[in-house]
Amino acid sequence: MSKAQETKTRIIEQAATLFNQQGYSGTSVSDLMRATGLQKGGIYNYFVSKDELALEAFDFAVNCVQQKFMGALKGKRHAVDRLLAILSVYENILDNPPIQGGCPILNTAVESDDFHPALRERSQLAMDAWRDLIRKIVDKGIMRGEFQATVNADTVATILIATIEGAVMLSKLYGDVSYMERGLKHLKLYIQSL
Amino acid sequence: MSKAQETKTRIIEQAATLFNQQGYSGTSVSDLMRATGLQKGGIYNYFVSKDELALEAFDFAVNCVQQKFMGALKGKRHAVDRLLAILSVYENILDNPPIQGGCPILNTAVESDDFHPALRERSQLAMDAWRDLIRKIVDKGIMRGEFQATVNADTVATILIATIEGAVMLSKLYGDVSYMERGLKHLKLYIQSL
DNA sequence: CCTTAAAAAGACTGATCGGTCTTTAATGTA
DNA sequence: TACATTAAAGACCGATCAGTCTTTTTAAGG
Repeated sequence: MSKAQETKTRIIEQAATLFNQQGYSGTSVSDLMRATGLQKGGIYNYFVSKDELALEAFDFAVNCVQQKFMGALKGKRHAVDRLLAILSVYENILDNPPIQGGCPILNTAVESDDFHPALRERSQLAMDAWRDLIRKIVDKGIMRGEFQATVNADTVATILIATIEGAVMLSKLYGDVSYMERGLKHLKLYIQSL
Repeated sequence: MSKAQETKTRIIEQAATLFNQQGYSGTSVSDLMRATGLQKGGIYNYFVSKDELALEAFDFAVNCVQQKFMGALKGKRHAVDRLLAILSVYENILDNPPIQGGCPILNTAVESDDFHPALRERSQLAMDAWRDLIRKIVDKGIMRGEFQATVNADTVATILIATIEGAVMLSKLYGDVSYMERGLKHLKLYIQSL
């Protein structure tokens, strides 16, 4: 990788962390300069605007989470195991997060939904991908007879994601993993009951 | 109420909406001036800083939600009914929200947890109150034999709040009540199973 | 090694930020 | 109605905002 590519990647990585922790509005270009050790020219050489950098940083952050999912799903073939694998990503989310500052999709959804259309659309797309992942697992599980035919894939996706995201928020707010543990325990039972 | 008190209340109300929609960092004093129709002097006559106004606005927003809870709980005496009453607040949250911009506790928790200690503390306190409300209902339900003695009040509070908040986020992100409906349906079954 | 192209620096811009303070207008009370 | 009080206006402040542009430095390729 060329020096330029390395620098651009480094900016995106560090911007992703900052944006995820402080939000888009809460992060200034000065913050980005401090974090990257670059001056204005160094940053604007790669991105035409803070906005563009924010979008690329969001994509990077989402990718980090998705990589974790892929790793956890590897080798898991049964639908139940695959759903449990998704939960496993959140087992020790506070100690070993894919990216600092909590779930980037949640953070961006909450910040952007009322006033930042571009970021909001990205959040929706990232959430679509997550929902699709779960729905496909469920539908395949139904096809293979692992789940009852009455199970609704959209519902399962909604329950898993909602509970996980809510638990992320709670554990983050209190700095206490208990909330995530309770949420995961509940979801495991839910998955077993399908 | 004196003119001054009216004005102060109006500022808080409109600030609460703005902060809840755009976040603390995303809302400028100019925004507040536009929303209230006041100039700087009119606002700073009542609040020493944007920060102080933000805290008062947050308290107001939380109070709006709590009022909704109180209204829904009125007359409900059985534990199951009381828990279902809490869910009922979110039945048509998109059409008739206690405050625009989604759940203020969620929004503030997500924005503040990494960098705004005062707001974060307020979020924690508001969340504590919500958790306590649910835990007390559950514990009373156990005492009266309405729930199994093995039920854990903390767990119930966590599951309800996490799922609700996650569903709020999803329905808000997509502008689609389906997600909330699925979450509530799931929680109703969960409550019946206690 | 030398040249050239690209990377990064950093001074600079106008706009906006949160906040102050003096002045003016409105209000409540005697 | 006259006066005292306070509400609100709005000019003003220094700092910071996102972004531009010229200059300097660095890296890549022949």
